[in-house]
Amino acid sequence: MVSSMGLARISRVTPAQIRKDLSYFGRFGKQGRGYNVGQLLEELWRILGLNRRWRIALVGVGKVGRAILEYGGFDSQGFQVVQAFDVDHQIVGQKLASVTIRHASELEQRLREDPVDIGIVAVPAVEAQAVVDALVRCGVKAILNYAPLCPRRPAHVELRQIDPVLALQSMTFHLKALEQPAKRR
Amino acid sequence: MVSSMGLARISRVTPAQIRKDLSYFGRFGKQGRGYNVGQLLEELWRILGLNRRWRIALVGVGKVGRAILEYGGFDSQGFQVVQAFDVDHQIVGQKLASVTIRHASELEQRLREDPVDIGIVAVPAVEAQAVVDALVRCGVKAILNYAPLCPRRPAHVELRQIDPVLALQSMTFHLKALEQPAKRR
DNA sequence: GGGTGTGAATGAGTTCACAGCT
DNA sequence: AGCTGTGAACTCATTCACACCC
Repeated sequence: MVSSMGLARISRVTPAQIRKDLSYFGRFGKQGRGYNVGQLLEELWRILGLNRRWRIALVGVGKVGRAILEYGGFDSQGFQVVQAFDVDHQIVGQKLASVTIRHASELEQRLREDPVDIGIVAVPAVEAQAVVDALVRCGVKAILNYAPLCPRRPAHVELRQIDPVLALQSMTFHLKALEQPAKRR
Repeated sequence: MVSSMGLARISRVTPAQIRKDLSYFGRFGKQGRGYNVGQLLEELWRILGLNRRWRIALVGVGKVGRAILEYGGFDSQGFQVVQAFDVDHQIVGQKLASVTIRHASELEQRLREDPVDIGIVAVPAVEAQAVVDALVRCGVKAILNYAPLCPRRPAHVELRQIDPVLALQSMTFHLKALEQPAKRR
């Protein structure tokens, strides 16, 4: 068993926040006792949709795309790359991590025959919007985008960005502040 | 010239938000005219601390670390990797992108001799906390972390996470919601 | 007229605090 | 006694709306 206070210490949020958030989805605790760890974990997995496997299509098998295909960490967490596309004829036809790379021109046809839940975009910035549009047309509901721009998409399509340069740029403001003499806590 | 309305359309926020945010740092606009694009850009660069170069130390030169070293996108944005460390004797001594890889045991000494502003952590999860602690001891003020955990650090040290699996996991909740019949807008 | 900068109004999200269950 | 779940209070952020300037 664990109390909201216990969870709060671990996750560095307030106990009230823990209780409020959990109460949004149900009543998982017992007064006077706290939460059953195993039961809570299972409920959270279910709520977050992590108790099943998700099918992914990768577009762009350059440096980043190849790293994604060869990285074992997705599969073990229930995320399975089942299709991969690129425009480079040199690599089309190659098989990486049990996925055969197809030419991007086949993308829409193949995704209609064999739909996926999530698209990963690892193409140059100039191509990214067109790829996102194509994925959306094929019914993809979530996109993980490595291209350094924020593509337009319908409101119901979830988007997450992976952009290390932007992450660095978002820190320099605070670094600059530290250099000034009047440093506050 | 561009108005807050124009900026709002491009960036998909409200005009009021644009004006409020900019007013926090100064008065960059002219009534009836809007903002001078060039001048505004320069002010924002300065405010964000992007008008100078930042020195970076990379820890962990595995797959991810190597990709970072070989990626040209950092340098062109003013982020220069000037030191790199790993524990693997096979790669210590190698020179990648004009940076010689040093053994991790030399990290603290070398960072004190030749300080950096930012640390990039690309080591396995179990090592990450120790690396972050070492970087903090050397006066690093910002950390970009690729390890899949949230390391503890002093409040004044900025931290950004790059975690594709977490990004995927944070989308599945919404995907699951879409599957249910009662779909709202 | 057109558009900024800003106090006031509104809204979203967090914290408080306590009734009630174990 | 101990701790959850939750309405009420509060805090912080966003939006409104308008005086003022170009």
